[in-house]
Amino acid sequence: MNTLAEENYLKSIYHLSLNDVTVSTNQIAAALSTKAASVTDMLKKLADKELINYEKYQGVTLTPAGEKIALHIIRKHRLWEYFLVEKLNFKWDEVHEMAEEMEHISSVELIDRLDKFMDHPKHDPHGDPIPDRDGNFKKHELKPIASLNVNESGIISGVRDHSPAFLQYLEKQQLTIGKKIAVTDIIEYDNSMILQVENTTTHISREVAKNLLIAI
Amino acid sequence: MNTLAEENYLKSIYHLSLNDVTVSTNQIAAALSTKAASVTDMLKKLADKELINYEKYQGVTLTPAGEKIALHIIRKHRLWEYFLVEKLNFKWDEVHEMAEEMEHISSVELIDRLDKFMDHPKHDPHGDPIPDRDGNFKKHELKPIASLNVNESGIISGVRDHSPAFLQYLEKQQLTIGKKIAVTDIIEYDNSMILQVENTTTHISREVAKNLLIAI
DNA sequence: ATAATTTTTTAGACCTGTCTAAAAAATTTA
DNA sequence: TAAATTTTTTAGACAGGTCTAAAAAATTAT
Repeated sequence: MNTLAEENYLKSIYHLSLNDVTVSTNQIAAALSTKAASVTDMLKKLADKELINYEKYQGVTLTPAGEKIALHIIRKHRLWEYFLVEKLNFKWDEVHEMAEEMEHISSVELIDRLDKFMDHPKHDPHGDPIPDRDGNFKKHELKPIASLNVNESGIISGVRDHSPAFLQYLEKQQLTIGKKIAVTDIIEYDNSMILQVENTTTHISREVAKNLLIAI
Repeated sequence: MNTLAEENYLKSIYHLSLNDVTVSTNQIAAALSTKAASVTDMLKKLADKELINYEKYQGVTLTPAGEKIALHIIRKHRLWEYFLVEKLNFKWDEVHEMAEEMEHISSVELIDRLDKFMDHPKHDPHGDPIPDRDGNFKKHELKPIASLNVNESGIISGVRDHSPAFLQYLEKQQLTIGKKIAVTDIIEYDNSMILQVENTTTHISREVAKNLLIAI
């Protein structure tokens, strides 16, 4: 088994790899709120274990073994988030920190039974896909509402910003996963957008429109 | 918050305190599969935090603050065990190791909601009482079946040995929590006992009779 | 293409929790 | 009650993971 620190490094590297093929020491340090020197030390250990490909000064990528571990942790994180929201009635902005701890519970049998108990959910409360026990998931293609033109519409299916503040704002505006939205107008001055959400009309900033995703 | 090691020490000291008022360094070392020297080091740290009363060579007791933490961890352990058995259909001999990890999840709100989700269970799958959020529980008085005479009876309400091997044996003999048993005979030669359990008759050794508990 | 800046690595240190070996205290035995 | 044994503590070391300060490499700017 791997240590808690190793698991967190692998998970961070996986997430950062979605934006950049290769991940830098500083990116990891920022993601984990640690220092570059500490990251270098850990990268050597992960490379020794053949969980990452690491060449001095060249950044890192996950090996297949490292990616498998990362996806297993992400599976656990998202299943526990789903559990917290669907079974214990937490709000979608409250569950991240708890799941950060729960994702390190090691039993594979436990997580498979939890998955079954909840009827094999495909997405967590924020719309992120839940990998199956082999690490497979179909990455639903999403695009920001900001990319829509007037009169175009879509189903809210994910968020780019997972911060409690953003999630609470969306909740208050009824902009939650599964809702159908249509763009009724775009204000030229600041590129803010007027949306039709079910029976109500909402005005969102460009910033929000960039971080709120719909299925393609 | 306390470290994982600190939590495990406090929990062990609590459990050992049920048998002896004062707990020795060696007892703790044995319970945690560690060495006496390591225990001494940790006892100093726990004493500095005023979680235990510690005088060199005199053994330790928990302070009220230490006991509160220990009971909170035990509450979490037993609630998670109940969850694993009642919701995820694990057997009572399979849940201890998983709960050992889950008991360290820190959120108090989580555990209160879990408690509510399961309708505030009073005992875990082995019959041990679940403390409430303030650490209170009524310790049901139990006695071993070995203390019964012929023709006396009782309801199985707990076990003294929590090992998977013992629990599996009990399961196979239908000697599970809640079952009513009556002593029909005691074999003088080895003090083994013949029990009536619902419609069947079972023969148990003295050893088993000492570790299987009924409500007084 | 050289200088300035940024990023990354190395070196050395510290903290937590563990260990072994040896010393000190307590307990048991004779 | 003195000797033998057991228990506990101290001393010193080590591994994991982190840090700061300084050196080395890479990148950017002039």
